[in-house]
Amino acid sequence: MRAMAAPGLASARRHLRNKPMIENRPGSVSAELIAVLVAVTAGTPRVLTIAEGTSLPSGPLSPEHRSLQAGTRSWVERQTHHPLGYVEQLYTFADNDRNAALGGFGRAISISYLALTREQPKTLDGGASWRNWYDYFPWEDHRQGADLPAPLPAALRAWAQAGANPAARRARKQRAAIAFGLEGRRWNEELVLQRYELLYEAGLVSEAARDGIACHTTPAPRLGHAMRQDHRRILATGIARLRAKITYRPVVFELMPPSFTLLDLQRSVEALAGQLLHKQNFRRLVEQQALVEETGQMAGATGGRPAKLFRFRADILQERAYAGTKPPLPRA
Amino acid sequence: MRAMAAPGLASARRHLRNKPMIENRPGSVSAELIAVLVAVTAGTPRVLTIAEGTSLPSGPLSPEHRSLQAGTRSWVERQTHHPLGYVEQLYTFADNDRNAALGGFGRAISISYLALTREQPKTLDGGASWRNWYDYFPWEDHRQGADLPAPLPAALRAWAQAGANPAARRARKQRAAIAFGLEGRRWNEELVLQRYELLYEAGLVSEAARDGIACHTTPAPRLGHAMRQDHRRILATGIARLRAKITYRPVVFELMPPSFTLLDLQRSVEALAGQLLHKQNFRRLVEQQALVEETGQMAGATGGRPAKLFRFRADILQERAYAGTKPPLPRA
DNA sequence: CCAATAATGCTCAAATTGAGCATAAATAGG
DNA sequence: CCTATTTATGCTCAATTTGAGCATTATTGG
Repeated sequence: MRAMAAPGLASARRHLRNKPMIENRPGSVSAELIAVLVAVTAGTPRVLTIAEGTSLPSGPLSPEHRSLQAGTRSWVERQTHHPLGYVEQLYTFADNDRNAALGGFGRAISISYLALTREQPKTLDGGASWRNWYDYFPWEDHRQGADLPAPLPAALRAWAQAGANPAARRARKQRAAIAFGLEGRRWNEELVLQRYELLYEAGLVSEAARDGIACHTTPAPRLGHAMRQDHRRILATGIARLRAKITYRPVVFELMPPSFTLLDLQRSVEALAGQLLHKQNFRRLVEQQALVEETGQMAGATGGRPAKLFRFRADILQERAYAGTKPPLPRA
Repeated sequence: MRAMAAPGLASARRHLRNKPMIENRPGSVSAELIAVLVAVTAGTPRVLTIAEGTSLPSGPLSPEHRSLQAGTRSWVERQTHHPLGYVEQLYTFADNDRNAALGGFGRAISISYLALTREQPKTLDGGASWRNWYDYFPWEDHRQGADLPAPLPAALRAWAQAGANPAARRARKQRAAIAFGLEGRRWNEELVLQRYELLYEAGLVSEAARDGIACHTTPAPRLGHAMRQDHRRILATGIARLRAKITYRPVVFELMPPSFTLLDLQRSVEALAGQLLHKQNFRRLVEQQALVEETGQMAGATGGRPAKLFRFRADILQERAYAGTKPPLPRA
């Protein structure tokens, strides 16, 4: 049996629920850690996958880990053979769907983490690979033109029309418009999860078909590459978090090499955001925030006037990582 | 029993594909749900506690719950006898400290949630009570003057001076300055967790003494009321999240009665933020965002010119809850 | 030398923010 | 009734931030 952690707490709980806690041994569950490990290489945002790109890497929670974050950090580092700059908890899932998938053994809890790193060529074990995250979310890349993938607009309309009653139809239409920036609204790059969930509900991604959700377009579009279980949803959560984070905390730096040009930096931010930025304003922001300093060297010619190389200012970064900063600027 | 500690990617993949998951039962753990349940009553932000205010309410994760969030919602609703407007996951903890405290039964995972509601007088079971959250964080309330509690400034200096070497001392000094808005910096009301963690490390809260952390001030200040385990840290996480959230999402409304004056609304936001707002600007913002509409009625006299009563616009709220909004305005 | 590609410096208008002034409408106390 | 007090509410203004563009400079490849 389980020793009581805090007797006072237990009795209070008895007050609250009229049942002794000890009989209610908090459900024995199994726990795994799932990582969304991100790098940006050559202007492409990439995520580490296993199983031919159909799963995110995951590992069991083990008792020797000091904490969940330490556990994630340690097994990801062992697998990729280089240190993670940044690790942040994303979300904890424990739906009964998962439970069913486990054959009724017990509830499975998945604790997901976002981690940032730089891609290193040869360090991966077999089966693991870096994938362009837009393979999974083609509708999220607006760097070349803001057009949605072809079947989407019509499919969204069909979904909205399939609402049970006029109010539901209106609500669906509005929801699609907000999520996808339709009807004159502007695209909000942070709504990654909302968009994926909408597409799932509308039956427009393979996972929905797998889970028996209907689609009102024929042939049913199957947008983006699918993943097992709910890994694509977790990836969407990670992308959304990262897109939000770069606007107020200087996390891009975790993804950059030691020295880089301002355009390199801009391309990386654009890769993550899926949107182009106004070059001069981007520079103004970066310099005004004093996040970088010149190395004194110039970049090897890249087809135009040579650019200065910069590095991060460790002192400022530390401060900003702690207290936040100001956002960059969207634009086409 | 438990499977491997940190599988290589290849084996992780096997784990996911080739073997039935059931054999690889990732570490068996016990899971509990902890709630930070917040209400604002008469200009005071309150949190629901049990055990004489020393614990947050918590309940075991139970198999009948459809999801973690549904589980939290259902047991909190059963205890408080009224529906939660808003529930959001905060953080998942599983430190080995907890493990030890549980007598080695196995790792305990705590999944914490933030929930918003309105306080209702008579619905609590014995042992539970609403507490002013500033009882736990007196340094967080800047509504009357921006002065920190008396022993704080000197204690922070002492902590900084106790750094092992000049670099450490400088880093500590800067960290304290950022967290507490010293040396001409401005107070950032969202750094609730950072401040609590700093005070813990500096030995200035009772939990630190309990956990054997030294303090460099005598007599050691014991700022704010203590809580069991790491509940005060969880509460700090909840407050920080809520303070951040109100600046870009209209969650205050979950805390308000059906109709209210603009000053009521402002007082509630101020209670959460721990800072006073500029009245005219607050109104400008609220009205410009079209979050509320007049009910046509006036408030019962409160000592001055009668104020119009407002209610929320459900349509707008829904949209903003989904896509976000603009921030309000700090000021003294 | 010319075209193409980047880097970099500068300007400008619109929108947002922070702060204050002034007035109106009530109540409480004499 | 008059006055001080308290709140509501309308309006202005300057500083800053944001979004967008123009112009110039430095290279490379014909």
